[in-house]
Amino acid sequence: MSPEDHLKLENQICFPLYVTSRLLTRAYQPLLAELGITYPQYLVLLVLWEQDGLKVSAISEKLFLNSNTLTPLLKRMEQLNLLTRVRSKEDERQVDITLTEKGKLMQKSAKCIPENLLKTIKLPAEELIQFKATLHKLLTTLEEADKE
Amino acid sequence: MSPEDHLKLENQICFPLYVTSRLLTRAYQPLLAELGITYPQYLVLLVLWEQDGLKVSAISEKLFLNSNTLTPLLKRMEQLNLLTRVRSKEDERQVDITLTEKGKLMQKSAKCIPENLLKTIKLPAEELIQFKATLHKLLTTLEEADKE
DNA sequence: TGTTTTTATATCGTACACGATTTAATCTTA
DNA sequence: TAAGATTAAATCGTGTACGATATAAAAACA
Repeated sequence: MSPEDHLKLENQICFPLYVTSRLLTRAYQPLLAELGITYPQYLVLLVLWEQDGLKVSAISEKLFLNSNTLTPLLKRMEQLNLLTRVRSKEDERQVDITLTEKGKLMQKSAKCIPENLLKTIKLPAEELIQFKATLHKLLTTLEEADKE
Repeated sequence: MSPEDHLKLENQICFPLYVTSRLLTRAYQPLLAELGITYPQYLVLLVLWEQDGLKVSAISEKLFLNSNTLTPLLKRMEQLNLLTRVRSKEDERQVDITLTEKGKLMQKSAKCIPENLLKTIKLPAEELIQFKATLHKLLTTLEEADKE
């Protein structure tokens, strides 16, 4: 491929990834709208459903989002009564994020979402597994590159 | 997998896609900063380098972005003297987007970007091809789902 | 122990995304 | 051909992303 061809949209790797990610988020939208939350808010809930009572920094590491994004996001979720934000006693710099009853209960309503999305995706299981494997590899490589 | 497992972050398909897309955009950032543009602005340039003089609607279709995102984006690029926005003579509802000399010349400086990114990605060619194929399939499926 | 350095969040400013609505121009059709 | 429907952009409001900076608490250390 010539350098010019590399500059064509369809030959990019980033562009289809960018579009697909947005389209997939859109596919979640109607399901999340029923719960009254956004996609990033859903991600925070996924993290906390797995392990509640995390510090902001722990959520930050899992979602690859810094406090400049997370703080406002968590504040909005606090307004929605999904979680509480409390300064840690041991270290006043840290903030503990804990699910409220409403936040915990929402897991039940969300249980159908992943299966629902799998249907939308319509990929053979084998292909999906391979795809996720490469995606994970790519994520790890980019994570390393990002740290530098 | 149980419904609970489906709700774990690492088992999601959307989450790694969302993170990888963002990390990949970040990887572009230092290269684009030298040109003084953002990633979405780069995408608009990629489109126009392939075919100049498009209507807003044509760019919209290619990037899957509506006018509520595109209009401000194109206005900023107009401020940067990268392109011009002119109402079409035949149909006053439409706007023609045309590259300026500066916008055209930037293609030369951008030529090294895709190769540079390929190095960062560090994926075997075969795996990358397979990955792009699945990504494209996914994109098409989601595009259909989005239209409904 | 007082000062410097580091660390965890928060704040600020800019630029997307995107649902919803508006505006103006063109098309339809009675 | 005039009124209603459709279409292309633009506008508005809200919610992310993220670089840069600020703030306050804890750690390191002279």
